Amino acid sequence: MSDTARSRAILATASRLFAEKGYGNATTSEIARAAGVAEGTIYHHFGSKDGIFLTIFDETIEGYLAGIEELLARGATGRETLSALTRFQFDYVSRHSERYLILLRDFPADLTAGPLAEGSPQKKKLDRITELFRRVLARGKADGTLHLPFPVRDTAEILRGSFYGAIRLKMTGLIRAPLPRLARMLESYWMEALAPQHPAESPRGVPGG
Amino acid sequence: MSDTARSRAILATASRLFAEKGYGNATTSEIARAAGVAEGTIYHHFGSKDGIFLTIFDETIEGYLAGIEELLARGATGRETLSALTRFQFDYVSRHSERYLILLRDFPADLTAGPLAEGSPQKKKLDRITELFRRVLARGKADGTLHLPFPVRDTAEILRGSFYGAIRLKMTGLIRAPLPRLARMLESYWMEALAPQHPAESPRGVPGG
Amino acid sequence: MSDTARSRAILATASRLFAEKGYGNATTSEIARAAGVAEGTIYHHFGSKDGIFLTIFDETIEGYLAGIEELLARGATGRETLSALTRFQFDYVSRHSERYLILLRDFPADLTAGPLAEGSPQKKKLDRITELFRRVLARGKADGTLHLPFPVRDTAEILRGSFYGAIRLKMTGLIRAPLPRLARMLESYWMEALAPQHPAESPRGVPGG
Amino acid sequence: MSDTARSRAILATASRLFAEKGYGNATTSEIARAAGVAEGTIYHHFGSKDGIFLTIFDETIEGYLAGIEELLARGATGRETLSALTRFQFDYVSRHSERYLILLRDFPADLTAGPLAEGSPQKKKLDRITELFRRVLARGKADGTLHLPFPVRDTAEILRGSFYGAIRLKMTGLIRAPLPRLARMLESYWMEALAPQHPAESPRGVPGG
DNA sequence: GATGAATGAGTGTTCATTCAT
DNA sequence: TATGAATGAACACTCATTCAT
Repeated sequence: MSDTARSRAILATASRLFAEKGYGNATTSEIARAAGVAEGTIYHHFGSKDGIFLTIFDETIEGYLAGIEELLARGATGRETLSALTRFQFDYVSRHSERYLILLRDFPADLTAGPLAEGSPQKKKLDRITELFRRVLARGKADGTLHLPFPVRDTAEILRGSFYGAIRLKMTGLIRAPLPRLARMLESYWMEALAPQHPAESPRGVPGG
Repeated sequence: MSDTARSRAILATASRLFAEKGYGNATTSEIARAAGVAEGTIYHHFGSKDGIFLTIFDETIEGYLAGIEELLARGATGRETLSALTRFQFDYVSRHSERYLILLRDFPADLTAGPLAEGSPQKKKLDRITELFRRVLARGKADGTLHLPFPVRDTAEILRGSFYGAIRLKMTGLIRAPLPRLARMLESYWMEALAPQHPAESPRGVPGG
Repeated sequence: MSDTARSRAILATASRLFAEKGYGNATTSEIARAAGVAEGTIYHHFGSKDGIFLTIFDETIEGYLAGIEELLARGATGRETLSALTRFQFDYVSRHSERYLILLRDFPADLTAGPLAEGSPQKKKLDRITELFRRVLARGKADGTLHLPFPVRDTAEILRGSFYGAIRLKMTGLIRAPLPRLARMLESYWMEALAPQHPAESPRGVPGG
Repeated sequence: MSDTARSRAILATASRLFAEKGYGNATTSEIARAAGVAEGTIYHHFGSKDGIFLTIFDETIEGYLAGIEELLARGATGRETLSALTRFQFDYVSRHSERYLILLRDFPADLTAGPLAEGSPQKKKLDRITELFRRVLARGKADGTLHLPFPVRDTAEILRGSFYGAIRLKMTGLIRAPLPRLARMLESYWMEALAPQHPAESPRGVPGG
């Protein structure tokens, strides 16, 4: 429905302006001018300013979800998949940093409606992220390549939170280390944190708890 | 300077309204009415709407920084301090959830000025957080209670990011697990991730605690 | 660009209100209401309240400059052109007294921006007035119909100042004599002041008139 | 009544700020701060912001009127007095340029009340200026040193207008020639314009110069 | 579909003035 | 006298949205 050249131009321009100055500071008239369309055209294609944002949101999230699903489909061990997930996460952010920045920085603070309301399509997509993370961990638990002393779902939530937080702080300038290094470190620390114990070597060792 | 009864009332009311509806959706006239003062009084005390926000920001961050500094001053081992840091972090958030929510959700997306600009007082305070995290880890590295395969500063950044991300996702409703459980899990996983290596090979090693 | 019926209505209404109560005391909402448009429409067409003023300024000055240029184009002697200039000046003021009043009384005291800044379009137009006055005098000097004991440019400046001052005092109620009489007197006195010298030597010379 | 050290400080500070940024753009709180007094003190001494302006107005005008009266009291010829008047006018402006600027630029455009209303003390003082100009010219007419082909009062009005206009244009940057030159030129041209006729009877008479 | 002029409710902010102390 | 915290009525300006063409 929004796949004409015009709507692509609007999305591209809006992404750039949202990233540059923030969703709240970019005006629809500005977007229209920069995209070379009339202001009304935006409303024909997206219905509202939030509509543009949500379209960007959907496209960005969908590519992200699809990427993770593909990882899972490869059928590697849980540990390998977690490793791949980490690398994919940071790779995806790097490749779509403009759009990712918008989502991370301006959502949901600036949105008029409540796209985070229980049952909204956006909320469902965001919940699907946790679900996919959970599946990665569940596989590791099942095949013994990951050790989870806590419920899988809960662990998936903080795993996701640790990626999310590092990236958001990075994108708002509060973290110095470059993204690839963050990726490597997070991968390494999570591998360590979820490493299968050395039952053979120290059968009694029961850290955490 | 802003410690009259009136300015306290403005801060309390603004905190509540910002938390309820978001910084951008709370109006100064609304805050004034709810606080029982004239709108001009807000400007007499805080200069601008952003001024209110930044005052809340400063007070919240200062209590937070002071708490961490106190932890460090206790002189426990790095590992113990990291453990205490985790517990303090989530405890502080719980005790100041309203104000913490404002900071986490609405900053910096909604601010008109640039309080994250290099050199701004706000940026300095936020950078101080990472610095304190770094000191906790550095102590653990020095006393051998923590194993850091990566630079201390970089590790401090992702440690901070993991706390921040979990809490922000929790506060925006994307994480189900209750805060205390998040605290316990993060503590446990970080302890594991930074545990001194191969306790089996050095039988006296007694991780956790 | 601003030549729709709506923008003409805004200009006409604003001119009236500015003249009646002064630029600073006329509000944009009042202008909009009186012009029968929405307040936003003013900003659509003129960008700001100052923008209305500057449009009025430009239109008024342009007609004025064009009138003088036309006088010069007639190719009469300098003396005749000066005489015609005087009459044109007061005639123009009479015919556009409302707008002229606004310019004379409220400019530049009330303007927030600096339209008198060197290099601004307004400053250029105002400087062009002196330049045209200078050309009138220069012609008289060249053809011997005017005697100028001082530099032409400087004389043009006080010639202009004398018109300007008389009209401004008149419009602020500090001068009683009606405009036409001021015109006649200024013409006569300037003719006398710039009369070619030594009428005694050429007994037929009858300056003034 | 307003002759304490504090009220002098307020007047001096206000004069400076009014001259710098215009009456309308200088705030009472700013004046109070710069003068080192509380804002309320301004209202004790001057009753209102306009009150400050009017006090400056009165003091400036009074010195001006007194100067002209003194000129008249010297008992010189009308011609000599006119000459002295011109010199005094520009001299006074130079010596009080800050306060004169305020009056010339910001009055009456920015005043809330109507100090130009018929019967107001300000209007009376301003009318007195014309009256004194009239007396100078009347003396010249009586003693034969000035030739006035038009009513004395009317001539006084445009004489005053020519001074006023030149000075206002100068002070708003629309005239380049320095004040002293303007003084010399205006004196010379008016002398010429009002020169007694009969060039045939006194062939050597070369007024002006 | 595409346009862009028009809308108008809403916003943060200003500032001369007041008055209890 | 002097203070300065408090006031609150205005104000210029914004901008997502609509709709007649």
